Amino acid sequence: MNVNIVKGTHDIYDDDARAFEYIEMVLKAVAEMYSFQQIRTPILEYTELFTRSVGESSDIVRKEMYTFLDKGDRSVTLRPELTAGVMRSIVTNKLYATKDLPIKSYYVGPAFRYERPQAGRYRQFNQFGIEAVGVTSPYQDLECIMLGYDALKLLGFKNINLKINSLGDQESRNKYREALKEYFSKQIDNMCADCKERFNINPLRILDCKVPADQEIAKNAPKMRDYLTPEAKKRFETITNTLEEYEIPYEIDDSLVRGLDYYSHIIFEFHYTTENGLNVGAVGAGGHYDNLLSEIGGPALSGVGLALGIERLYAVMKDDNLLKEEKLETDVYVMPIGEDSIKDAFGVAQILRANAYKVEICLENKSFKQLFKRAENINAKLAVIIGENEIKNNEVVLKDLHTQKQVTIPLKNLLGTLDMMFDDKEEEHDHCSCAEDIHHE
RNA sequence: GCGGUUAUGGUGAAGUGGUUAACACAUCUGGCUGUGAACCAGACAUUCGUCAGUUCGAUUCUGAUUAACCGCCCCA
Repeated sequence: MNVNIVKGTHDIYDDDARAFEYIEMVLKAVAEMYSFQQIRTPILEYTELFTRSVGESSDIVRKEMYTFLDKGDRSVTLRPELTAGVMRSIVTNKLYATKDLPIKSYYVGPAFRYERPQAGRYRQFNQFGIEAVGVTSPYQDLECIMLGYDALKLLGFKNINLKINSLGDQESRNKYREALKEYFSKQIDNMCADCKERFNINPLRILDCKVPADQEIAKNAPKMRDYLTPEAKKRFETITNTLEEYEIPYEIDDSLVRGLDYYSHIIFEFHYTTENGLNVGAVGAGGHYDNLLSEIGGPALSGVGLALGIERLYAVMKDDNLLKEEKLETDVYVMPIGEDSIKDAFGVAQILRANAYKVEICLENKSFKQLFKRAENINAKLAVIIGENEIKNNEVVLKDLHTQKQVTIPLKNLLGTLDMMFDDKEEEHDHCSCAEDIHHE
């Protein structure tokens, strides 16, 4: 009887793992370009953190959390998103007092939601994200959006679909909420069960409903935009105007309300459809928040955050062939010929590794056919062949696996020869440096 | 939580109510124990997701179950 992988989880290995690493590397680099610093918070948090931050009325808290009691009967939860943990960390470590504001943090790591898996959706998935806390300027919101936009562009995306909306401040939202309740109160009896529930908990979410009949009803509902206070409106316009100035295409989506309760003012989602038509939902999303920190016992500081789903990025990038470069590379494959050569070959491999070469070695007596097969599979550039004769003469055979040329050289010259060969290659490589790609366009 | 589709070696997959379950790739052995492809000969599913039922007989039919994929809801 096999032990199965847990539903909705997945193993990532070899080329896929390299692709994930590449994606994360690009995202981290962009975050650092914007002066964010890494933060790593626990995967496990007390359940209360999420009920208070993500919100009791959100679907995440109501039905998607991995929650259980630990041996001390404390309710703990595998984080369904990473923002809450970052906020908790800011409060726990009093970062708002010990650090200059704003606090700018980025994170990468797994999150968990108990949902039905489907395309681009897992129960354990990885998120990259940023949080900027302690600035009220709308330009901080913009910085976040632009960071996300830059990251997607650097990963190779074209035609990014940015959707935005404003939820306004508390005052705007209260007025709007009343208006919505009044509008829907006449028709709520004809609407779906979910909507009836939303009507009481959070009428804004009715706008999100995908039932066609309900969408019809919602179409004529009052618009948030008309209920923004003058200040909230001005804030939103600053953002839209600036996006236009920087020629970042966006679309105002009145039905965009987001499923997390803590947002206010601007909220946004990045969507993308591949050339084959694959769409895995939002690849990234975020928004501004005012009460999140105070809700969990911190000072009343505003912030803005953005999260990107690594699995979703990977899925669409793979579909659009944006990942083909990531192959395993091996500098040298050490081939012992005969059982008695393994000991010496092992020593050679260790010396090369100590000098930072990527080295694989065959530790069994295998035929040339097998040795070269393996060399091909691990994408080795060079082979070092060590047999009885070589050991006797203190030599090794160094073979270029691409040109098939080989030379016999004294063992003591091996490292020097390799250093020369690889120096040449690095110089060649510098001519097409990655820095150019980034500033290109 | 609801709906659809699927389940055959390491992988991709044909196929049938009756004991040879195709083919291809990968792997291994030998031709060729000191040099990569190709070629040739051979090996590789006591078994068709799991459990039950129908049947003389089930991988095939039926039911249940599990899982995966896809969609709804929601979300990254």
